[in-house]
Amino acid sequence: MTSDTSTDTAAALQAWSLLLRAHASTTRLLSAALEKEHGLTINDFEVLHLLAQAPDRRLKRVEVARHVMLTPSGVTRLLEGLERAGLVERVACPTDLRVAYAQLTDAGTERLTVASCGHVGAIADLLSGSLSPEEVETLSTLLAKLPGVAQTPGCCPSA
Amino acid sequence: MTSDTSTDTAAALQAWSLLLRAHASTTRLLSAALEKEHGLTINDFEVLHLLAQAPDRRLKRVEVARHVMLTPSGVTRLLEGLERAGLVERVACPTDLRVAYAQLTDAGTERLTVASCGHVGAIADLLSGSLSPEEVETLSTLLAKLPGVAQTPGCCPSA
DNA sequence: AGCGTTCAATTGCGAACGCAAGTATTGAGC
DNA sequence: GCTCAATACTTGCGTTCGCAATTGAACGCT
Repeated sequence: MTSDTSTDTAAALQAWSLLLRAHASTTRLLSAALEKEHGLTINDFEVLHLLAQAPDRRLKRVEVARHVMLTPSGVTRLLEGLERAGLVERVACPTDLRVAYAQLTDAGTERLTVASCGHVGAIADLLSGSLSPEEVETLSTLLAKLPGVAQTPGCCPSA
Repeated sequence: MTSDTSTDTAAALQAWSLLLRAHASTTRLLSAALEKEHGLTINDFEVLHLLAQAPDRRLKRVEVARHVMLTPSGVTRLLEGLERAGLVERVACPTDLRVAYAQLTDAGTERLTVASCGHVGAIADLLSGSLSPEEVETLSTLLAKLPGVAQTPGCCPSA
């Protein structure tokens, strides 16, 4: 009978606060290293990583936005930076003039590879250092249940 | 035998990505409402809430920083805003001229009370709508294990 | 064909915040 | 008592990013 409303509310408050703290803490840790060693922000890396796994190493900007949880304007500016750095190219879509693809360049691929070593390791260390593999899985499962977080892997299959 | 290194790394990557997404998603959701209805940012609320529970409804700025995971400069500017709004007062410490307390005013207390209704409800809804009470507990437990996240309840007891 | 709606993307604006440097205060070692 | 290191806090500067408004393209309806 843990279904006491006020207890649940307090627990929710606690969880929320911890989520904020966890994000701030981990973000700062990982961000500092990544930025210093490779000149990339966390979101830069996340986008590069995302593009590398995409079909032709390219994605619509809207899809990038959805995955990294940025607004359209955020994506525009993030990609602006990556384009300036030559890591990503802007490619027009022949069938729909509204869309502009973000296309990972060879330089971008290489840069990602280089940065991955350290960054992925840092992430793995951070989590494995505190949580067991099972706990990591559980954490993923729980976070994915929050509204708007699900990865939507087969959400927009064909058209 | 789930202890395959590369599997673990992939799982860690996934969890990290989900943490980023969860933060972005929930933050935007809650922030929009809180800001529109009460003119407070999430961190504003968090600080008000923290001060309300503190001994004399006041805390050293350093301690505020530790709890909300802001750098000193962040705290200065956040409190600047709350002071301008009359929700918090700056109180000098008689025994150590370096420290300035953040003291919650009556107006601040009231504002917090008013804002709490909606905001705490929104948080509870957000979590309870997606997770069971047990899952919320588990989430808290896991997040708290991450480096630098622990609440340090009895960390600086007396002096 | 013409028209309103929806969608992709960009831009102006402003807010939040970290980092690095600077100031003031305290305390420890001599 | 003086000096040096640590501490609490502030300020200048730059970055990231969301929101609102805007442009331009695509699509459905008549």
